[in-house]
Amino acid sequence: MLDIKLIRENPEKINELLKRRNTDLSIDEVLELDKERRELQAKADNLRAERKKLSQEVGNLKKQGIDTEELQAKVRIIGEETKILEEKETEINEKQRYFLLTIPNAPDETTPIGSTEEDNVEIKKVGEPSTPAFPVKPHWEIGTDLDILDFERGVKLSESRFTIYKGQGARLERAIINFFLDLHTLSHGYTEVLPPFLVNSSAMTGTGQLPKFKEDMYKCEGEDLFLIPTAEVPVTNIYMNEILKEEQLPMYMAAYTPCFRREAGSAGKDTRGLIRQHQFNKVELVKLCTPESSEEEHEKLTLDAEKALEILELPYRRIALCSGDIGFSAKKCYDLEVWFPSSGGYREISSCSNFGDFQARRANIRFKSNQTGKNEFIHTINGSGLAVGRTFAAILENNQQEDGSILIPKVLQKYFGANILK
RNA sequence: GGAGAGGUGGCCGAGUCGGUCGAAGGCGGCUUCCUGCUAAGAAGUUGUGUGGUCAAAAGCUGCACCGUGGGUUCGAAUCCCACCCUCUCCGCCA
Repeated sequence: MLDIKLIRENPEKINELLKRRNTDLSIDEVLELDKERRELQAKADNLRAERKKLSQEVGNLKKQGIDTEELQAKVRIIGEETKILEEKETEINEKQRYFLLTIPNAPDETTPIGSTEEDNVEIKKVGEPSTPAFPVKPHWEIGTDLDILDFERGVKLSESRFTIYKGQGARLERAIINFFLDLHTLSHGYTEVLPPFLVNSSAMTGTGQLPKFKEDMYKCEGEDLFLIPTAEVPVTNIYMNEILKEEQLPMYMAAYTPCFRREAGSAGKDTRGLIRQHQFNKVELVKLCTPESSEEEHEKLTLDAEKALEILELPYRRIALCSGDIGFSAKKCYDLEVWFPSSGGYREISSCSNFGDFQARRANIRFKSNQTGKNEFIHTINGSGLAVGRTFAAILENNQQEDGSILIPKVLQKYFGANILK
């Protein structure tokens, strides 16, 4: 959520930044609403003040035994007027809040300006894409041939985009999860968190999934509970409605969770394999920090995610998403993309975003600044460290041998219990 | 799920028959004073949000906030209703 005061004071600036998202939304309407809101509040405040004063007088007079019928009648009328104004006030407040909740974050000045993914900027490329001498198979063929993935029966249990991992496949998935968690907690200083996988609408609103993206999520019937689309939601919202001490920051948290996404609007895309599932595993990195440090913390978090790819020896590149391609809540975002030999291209495996105070304002997470003594909104950052299913797929494809077996990356061997999967 | 108890400021805890209560008291925090240091002591101060004033900050000032949302009333932390949460007991259960 953008700061209404900031919008009020720098409307041109905010409008200009939002335009970079390649949408035609304007803040003019919210500005007008804000003006109306403040006028209404002033009126209602005055009426309330008068009612308060007069009803106190009623009390005083009654104590003295003086008849107050007339005065009471007068206050009753003021009360009725107040009630009407208060109803309007509530309505306009809710309207403004809803409006603000549907406006995306303003892109950072350093976010490249552009409209589509074509305009994203490659920052670096690490590792050489492998060029096997034999014909490479896509991971779904490898997985089926090795009998470690069962796509057809997954569909039987649920629907399309649900898959069963079995035998060594299930074990490899688990090995990857454990490696990621150990890497980030033991080497990068993150605290492991195992949060609820179902969260309420407040949490979903805090990180920006609600109110705009309802259709992307699974909801429990008759209850205010949603399956999390990412650990970002429960973990970022842990400190919802709290005021932290500056000494508690920065806070680093790493969480493994399954993620559930309806993928509405992705029909026909990535229909084969593990790339786009309704349920997938992910280890997420979340940071809460001060405004001054968020830029640096974002860079560091991205490096932490890259480290995982480097240790697994998977070729990848980092791209900076352009203003038209960054997510709703982000002001700056790097994507990490891993090499897939079967398609001869890079696919997203991590998305590392800086949200500034956008989520903190929604979730009302603040800290008491030692410098000013005031309560300020924190900054939030998160990134996948990494998506587990896509890592699984990338290992299958990049490490496949001519005989159909898979070389297990060195670092995973102790977790997996073997150096080859066949 | 059933029965009972309860939800007040950073924490503990008062709030009488509804009336000047943003809320006594204590603890903690901060500031100052005092005592070789420390400890102890004295005084003062100490919530959040949103408006107004101001170039801005400070200051001053209005309004709101006693789990959440409604209601009754001239007036609600106090009364009524619904919901949420916590605790105890019972039931169920990994």
